[in-house]
Amino acid sequence: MPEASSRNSINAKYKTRLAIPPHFQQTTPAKITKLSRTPRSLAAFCFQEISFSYTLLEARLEQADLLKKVVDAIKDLVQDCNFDCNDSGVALQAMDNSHVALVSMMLKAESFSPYRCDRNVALGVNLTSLTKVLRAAQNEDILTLKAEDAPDVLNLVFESSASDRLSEYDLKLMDIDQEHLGIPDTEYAATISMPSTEFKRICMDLMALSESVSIEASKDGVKFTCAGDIGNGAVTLRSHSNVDKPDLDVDIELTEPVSLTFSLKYLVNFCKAAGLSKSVKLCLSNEVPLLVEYALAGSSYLRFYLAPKIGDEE
Amino acid sequence: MPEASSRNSINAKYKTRLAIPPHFQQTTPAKITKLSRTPRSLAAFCFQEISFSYTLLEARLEQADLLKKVVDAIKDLVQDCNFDCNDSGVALQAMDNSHVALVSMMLKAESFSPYRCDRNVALGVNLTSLTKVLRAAQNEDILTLKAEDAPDVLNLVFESSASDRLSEYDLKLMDIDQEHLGIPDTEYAATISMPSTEFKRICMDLMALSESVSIEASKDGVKFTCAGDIGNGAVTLRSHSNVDKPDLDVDIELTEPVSLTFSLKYLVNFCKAAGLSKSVKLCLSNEVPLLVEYALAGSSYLRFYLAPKIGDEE
DNA sequence: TGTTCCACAC
DNA sequence: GTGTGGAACA
Repeated sequence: MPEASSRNSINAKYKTRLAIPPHFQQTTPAKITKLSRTPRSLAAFCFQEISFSYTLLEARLEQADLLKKVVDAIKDLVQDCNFDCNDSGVALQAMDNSHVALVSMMLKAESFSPYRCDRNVALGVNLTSLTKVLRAAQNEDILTLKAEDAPDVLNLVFESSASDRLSEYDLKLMDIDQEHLGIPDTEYAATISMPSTEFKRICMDLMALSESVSIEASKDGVKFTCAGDIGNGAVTLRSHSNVDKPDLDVDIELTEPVSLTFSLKYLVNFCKAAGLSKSVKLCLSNEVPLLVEYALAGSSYLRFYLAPKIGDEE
Repeated sequence: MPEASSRNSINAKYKTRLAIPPHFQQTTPAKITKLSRTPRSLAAFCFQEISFSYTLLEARLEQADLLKKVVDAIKDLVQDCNFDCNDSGVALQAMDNSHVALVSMMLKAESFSPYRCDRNVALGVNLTSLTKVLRAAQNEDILTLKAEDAPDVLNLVFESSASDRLSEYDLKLMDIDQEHLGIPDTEYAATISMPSTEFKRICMDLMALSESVSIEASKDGVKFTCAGDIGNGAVTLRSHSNVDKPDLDVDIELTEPVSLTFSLKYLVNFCKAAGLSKSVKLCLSNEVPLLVEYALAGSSYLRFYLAPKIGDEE
C-alpha cells in the first residue's frame, strides 16, 4: 500500500528512529507533471507596458532579497512545490523527501507594496530553477511577480531604479498535485525566542560533535545537549532581556517541562533562514514536531517543522 | 584540401549554425614547431648587469598585473600564439580552435615606461607556460620583457621595488607559423559602452538559462534575451549617464537597429577581462562578428571578436 | 574538496 | 570601510 511504502522511503539514517507525526501524512504522494504547453514568448520590449494579457497575480516586493533568502533557505529541503496565491498572500507548504521536516511559508499581501491576486492560483515551481533566476536579481532590486490566468510561466521582473536596468524572466511552471497539509494550531508546552544567529551558532557548534541534539526546556532555562564520539556538548540559555539590545533577548515561556531530540542536520538547514530575521522562535511539546519560526515583516513568516527523534537515543 | 578540413574541425555544437566570417579565414593552418636550439642559461646572478648580449626588445611595464590579467583572459581561448613586437608596441592576434572567436591584443609602446624594439620580431609563446611564469610575479611588481636578436627565449624580469627582490625567468619560445589576420576596420551599426562588471553579470545570469543570447540594439536601448528549458530571460539597458559615477554610464550609439545571437560560453570567457577595465564596448552590425573591446591605458586594448550564430534559432 | 581572491552589499 | 558570497585555482 502506497502510504506504507512512502513511510519506508525515509532516509536510512532515520528509518528506525524518527517519528513521523500523523499530522504530516500526505494522503497521496505528490505527483509532478511538466506542463506540455509551450512557453509564452517573451513579453514585448521593456519599458513598454509588459502585461499585454490578463494578469491574475501581481505582487511587488521592495526587496528582491527577501524572496532570494526564503528560497535559499528551503531549496535544499524541497525541490518542487506550489506557491499558493490568493488575495491574502502567497503561501508555500511542503515536506522534505524523507517526510521528517515541513516548510511553511506565508508572505502576506501586506508584505508586498501593491498586491493583487484576483483568484486562487497554485504556481508549481522548481526551486532550483527559481534560484537560478533569483540569482539574476541584485539584492536591492525591486521584484515584481506576475502570473496570468491559467499560467504556464511565472513572470519575474527586477527593476534597478539606480542604473536603469530592467530584467524580466519567465520561469516555466509545472503541475504539482500536492495536498495542502492541515497543520493543527498547537498550544506548545514551551516557547523560546532567541537571536537567530545564536540559534545558528549553537546548531553549528553541536553539529561538530553529534548528529542530534536534545532540547530541554525547564523553568531554569533551555539546554541544548549532544553526545558524540569525540565528546559531549551542552549549551544553556536563560531568559534574559536586554533593554538597549532587544534583538539579543532570550525569552522562555513554559507551561510544562519538555525534552526532545532532533536531527542537527535539519536544524542547521533551517538556520539558513537566519538572515531573514534577527530572532527565531522555537516551540516544543512532547511527542509533537518542533516548530522553528522566523517572523518576517508584515506578519509574514517562514516556519519549519521537524519531527522529534524517538527512543531517547544518546 | 586543408582549408576545408580546418573549417570543419569546428566544435560540433556550432558546426551548422555559426558563421565563420571571411575576414577571419586563415590562408594556412598555424604550424607550431618547438625550437630545437637549447635554451640559453639563466642570466648572471641578479643585481648584476643582465643584458650581456644584444637585446632587441626591452619593454618595461609598471604593473606586472596588466600582462597577467591579459594572459588570463585569453589563455582559455588560445594555447599558442605569437607576440608580434615592433617599434609601435606588442600585438597578439589569434583565433580560438573552433575559429569562432578571435582575440586581438595591442599593447602600445606608450603603455610601457621605456619601450624599445629595434626590429620586428615574433615571439611564439605557449600561454599556459607564460601563465605559470607570470604567476611568479607579485601584482605590484615591475615587469620587463626582453628578447635578443633571433631569440629562443623570452626573458621576463620582475622587480619588486618595495622588497628589493628581483626575479628573472626565461621562457622558451616556439616557432608559430601564423598568418596575421587582417581585421577590416568596420563601421558598426551599434556601439554600446557599459560597465564591464554589468556585462559580466548579464552574461553569467543568462548563462544559467541558456547557451546563447540575442543582443538587440534599438534606439530605446539594448536588450539581452535568452530562452531555455527552465524559462526565458531578458535584460534591458537604456542609455544612462551618471554624473558622479561615470564608470556606471551606459552609452548606446546607433545608426540602425541590430539583432544578433551569440554563444554565451564565449562571452562569459571574454568577461574574464573585466578586471582590466571598468568599462567595455560592444560593437555590432548584422552579419558581422561582435567586437567586445576592453580599453587599456595608453590606447592599448584587448579585443575579442565573436561570430554570430546564424539561423535565428530560439 | 579546500583555499584564495575579487566583487557586491551594507 | 568592512563583511559576506561566489568564482577560480590547487
